[in-house]
Amino acid sequence: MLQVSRKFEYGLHAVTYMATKGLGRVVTVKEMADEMGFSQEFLSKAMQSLKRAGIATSVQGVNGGYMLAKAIADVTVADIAIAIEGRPHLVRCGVKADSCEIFSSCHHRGYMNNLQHKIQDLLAATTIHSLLKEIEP
Amino acid sequence: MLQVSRKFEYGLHAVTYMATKGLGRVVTVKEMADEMGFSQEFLSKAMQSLKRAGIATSVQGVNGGYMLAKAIADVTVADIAIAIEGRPHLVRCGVKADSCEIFSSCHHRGYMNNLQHKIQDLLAATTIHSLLKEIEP
DNA sequence: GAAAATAGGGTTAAAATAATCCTATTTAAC
DNA sequence: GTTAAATAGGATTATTTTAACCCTATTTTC
Repeated sequence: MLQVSRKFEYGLHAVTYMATKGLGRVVTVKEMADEMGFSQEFLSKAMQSLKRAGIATSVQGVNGGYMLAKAIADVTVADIAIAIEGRPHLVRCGVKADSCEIFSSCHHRGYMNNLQHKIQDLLAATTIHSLLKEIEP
Repeated sequence: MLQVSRKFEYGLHAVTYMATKGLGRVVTVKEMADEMGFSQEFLSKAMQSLKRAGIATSVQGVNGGYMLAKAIADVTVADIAIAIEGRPHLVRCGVKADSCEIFSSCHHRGYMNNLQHKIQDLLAATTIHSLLKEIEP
């Protein structure tokens, strides 16, 4: 219950990896996968998601790779989560209401939605910049 | 990502159901499963977890069933989550450290643990009493 | 043109979750 | 005392989700 997906972990690690390499530096999926022991292909999917979300840019071809598209003070953990997993839904009825027999009389949908927003706020409160600062002051 | 399990949903619904029936009233799994459209056997597992955690008590035999063991002001959503899912681990390395190749050099374990505690605090901040008050003031 | 990289669709494998099956035990009612 | 209704819980199966892998296309440098 309430565990982050591996794809999100890959994406977050990739972003902090790129951040430590500097904004200009182009890094390849292979380099990151080797360095961190991740599946190259699966990390590649995560990178594609980060690109679509505008968090990373890519260069194709030989010497190509990915780099950060923004300053790390402008990217939050929530941005990465949404890029990779889409908007979170703490409860099933947030995805498909018809999956629930008691939807109309449900007692805690409101509370759950509220909770979800609070969790989202927690994620949005941390930028990659502050995350890295926390680590090596 | 970050979705609550059905077993937890069952458990939380069961507790609010029992709460609305009053502290003394014994309710059967069958009654609750029928009422809410849940799998009787699976709800039964959730109830057993709630019992082990001291949130509910049970009476066996004919006319038996479950009832709340505590005042609803003394039971939080976190209590129910822990009863049913055990202590949460937002990241895999919180469960088994050897599942991660970069454990020793990991950049965000600290942050993740911290986040997990904050989420836990959010759950602990809502008692069943306050949850019900929120619903029908 | 070859090689190294991203892009992405599609399939398979593995893991986690949910449901079901089955048997035992308890207890009230008859 | 036998039966029926309930919890208790182990074991198995089914379903769903997640992760990994396969394969082909495209881009770009050398």
